[in-house]
Amino acid sequence: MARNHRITIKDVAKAAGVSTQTVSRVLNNRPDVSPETRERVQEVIAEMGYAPNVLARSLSRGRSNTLGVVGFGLGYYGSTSVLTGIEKKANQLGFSFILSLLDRFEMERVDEIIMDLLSRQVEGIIWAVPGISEALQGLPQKLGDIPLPVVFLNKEQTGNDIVAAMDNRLGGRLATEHLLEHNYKNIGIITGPQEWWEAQQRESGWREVMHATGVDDLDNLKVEGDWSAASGEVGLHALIAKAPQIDAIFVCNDQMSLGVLQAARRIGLNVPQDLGIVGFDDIPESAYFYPSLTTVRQNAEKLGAVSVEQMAKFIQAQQQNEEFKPDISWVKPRLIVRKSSIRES
Amino acid sequence: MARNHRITIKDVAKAAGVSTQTVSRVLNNRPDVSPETRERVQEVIAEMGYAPNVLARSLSRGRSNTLGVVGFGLGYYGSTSVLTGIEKKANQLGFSFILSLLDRFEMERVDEIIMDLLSRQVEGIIWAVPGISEALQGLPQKLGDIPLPVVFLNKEQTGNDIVAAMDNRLGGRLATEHLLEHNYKNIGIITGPQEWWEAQQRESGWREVMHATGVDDLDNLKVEGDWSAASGEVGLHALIAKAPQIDAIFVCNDQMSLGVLQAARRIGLNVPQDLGIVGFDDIPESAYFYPSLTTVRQNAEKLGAVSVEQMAKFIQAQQQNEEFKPDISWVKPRLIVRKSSIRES
DNA sequence: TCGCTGCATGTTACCGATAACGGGAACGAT
DNA sequence: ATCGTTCCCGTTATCGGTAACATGCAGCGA
Repeated sequence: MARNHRITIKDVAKAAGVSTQTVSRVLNNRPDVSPETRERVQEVIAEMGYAPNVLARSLSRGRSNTLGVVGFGLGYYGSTSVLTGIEKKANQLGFSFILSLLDRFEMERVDEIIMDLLSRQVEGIIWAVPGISEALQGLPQKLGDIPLPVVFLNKEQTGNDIVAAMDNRLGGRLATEHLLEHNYKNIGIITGPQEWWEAQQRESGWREVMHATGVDDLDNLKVEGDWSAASGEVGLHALIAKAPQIDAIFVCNDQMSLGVLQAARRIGLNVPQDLGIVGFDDIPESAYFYPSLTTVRQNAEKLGAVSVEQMAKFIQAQQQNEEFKPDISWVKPRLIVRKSSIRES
Repeated sequence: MARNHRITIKDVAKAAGVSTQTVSRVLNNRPDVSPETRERVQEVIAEMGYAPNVLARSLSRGRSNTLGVVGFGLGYYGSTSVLTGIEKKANQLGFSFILSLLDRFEMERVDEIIMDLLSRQVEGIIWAVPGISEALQGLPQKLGDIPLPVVFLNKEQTGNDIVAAMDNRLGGRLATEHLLEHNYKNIGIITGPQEWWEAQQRESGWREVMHATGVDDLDNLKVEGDWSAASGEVGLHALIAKAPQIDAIFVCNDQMSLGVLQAARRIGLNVPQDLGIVGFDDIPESAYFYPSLTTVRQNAEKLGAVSVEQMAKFIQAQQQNEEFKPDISWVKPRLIVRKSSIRES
């Protein structure tokens, strides 16, 4: 419970017998301070435990070094990994960030959040909300109206958007090709909610590969889930009812895969003998599912890091009035092979 | 890409033909503004899309309405739930927060983080780092030296600390009592890392109940894990080697439980017939483990919310120069009964 | 000796808001 | 008519920094 009055640059200046400007020069490592003065000031700073007021500095410099991050809950493994990546990279680049969590798609709430971020003088917004659904029609335009750079995560790149995305389509291809290579023929899919771009992309990777094998009626091999284990369970039953011939499923995340494994066991289907399963995400648990789960590992932490890097580059270019061509940066997933997709011989 | 120059209170004042002070009054809902003027100013604000500069406001008012939250990675279900709770409650009470993630216990990094938070003029710090271990000796004192309120999560309450904690000891009791009630006799435990207060508390709940049954040599029934599924697997083998008589285990989190279930299956132990299992956390997956997992559900989101409430109360008391007695607020867990602990008759 | 240059430092203004204070207009009371 | 209130609104100072400019002084060459 030290003194209530926080120490300011003036206190330091007085104690060191110099002007505040000189202290400011020392703080910012400017060259035009004599070595002796610099040292003395630094001593005083250390002694008094002075820490400059970042708010005042931001106000004066016109730069807040703060980003806004808008996410959609923290319920998914992917979300938290992305956030971790953002935190680390932001920290590394000298940014801090304000986290806003959306828990439903409501334009009103979005307005609120954006206003709030603008108030706090963020220098850019990282939009980590999945699935720009119909509920958010007009959002990109609204974000475009803001005099601020926005980096989108996992979104279609249109116009001048800056996007960082996981190559979910590639992931879908990897999963499907793997199953084909291991002698599964009729590969169904349990997708995520259709509004999610991630879900669409994973599915389209599967479609691409399946088309190439000559199968045409793909809709008949598809069921939509909601990412939950429960929906995986329901999905398996639905899929078998629809297409009894299936002998493998690309399940679009690991939690649904868990539901599928559970349901398969109940109805006496042996995985991987009767049914091959490949998941998506590689959550820490999936190596311990029974059987252990073959899955597409996405390095979401990297994705978060990339988004911050893009933002930093854009801001820098903007300041130096340089050109910055908006682009999409892809992060590539890879397949982790375990037991759920390899028949024992 | 609208105008580069952000709109300030001066622009609004000019456009509305009043002084900045009047605009300020309207912004802060002060009474001494005539209805007509108020309305006119509000119209201009809406028209121009003006949002006040929170940094400037904080500087002037001497209040930042910002909290610092220090966490330890986001790898655990508990951590993210706590964070979600913090975000929601903070938002609700008009606070925003700066998130700093510690990923190792290093005093130097702690110093850095605290300096950074002080620089940003946070009004308080929520310390959500588990297990004040030896590596952090002296930390509470250091935090006590800061002229700022600190709310600790899941820590022993000593001195003037404000603490919000999950009643892990109660959780341990619930788990152990449940197993005893279902005719398991020799109940072992796989704990978390001993430096974690959570782990200690869960274990001590188990000890309490076991002591009451007259078992004395409890150390022989105990193995330490590291929260990972892998350590659960190893733990089961170690425990059986040490104490072949065990017929049930209180596994101190759900991920380790998963490892235990997997390992039990491998060595032909039937859960729950031969071995009863109760976990801790109730992660979304645990209902889909095989068999589904009986576990202690902790409402970590609530815990996060409580910590913010405590902080808000303290800050308010401090401002009004009122008394605030530091205390510990407990959040109670409850048992979720599933199949891993109920023998079929 | 007189500028001139360059370094080290101080002064002033300003960032965008709010607090504290001041002052005019309208109105009722004396 | 004068004075005191109340209501509304403007002016000024200030929060804690930084940018831009000003200044003092030493060293130097002419």
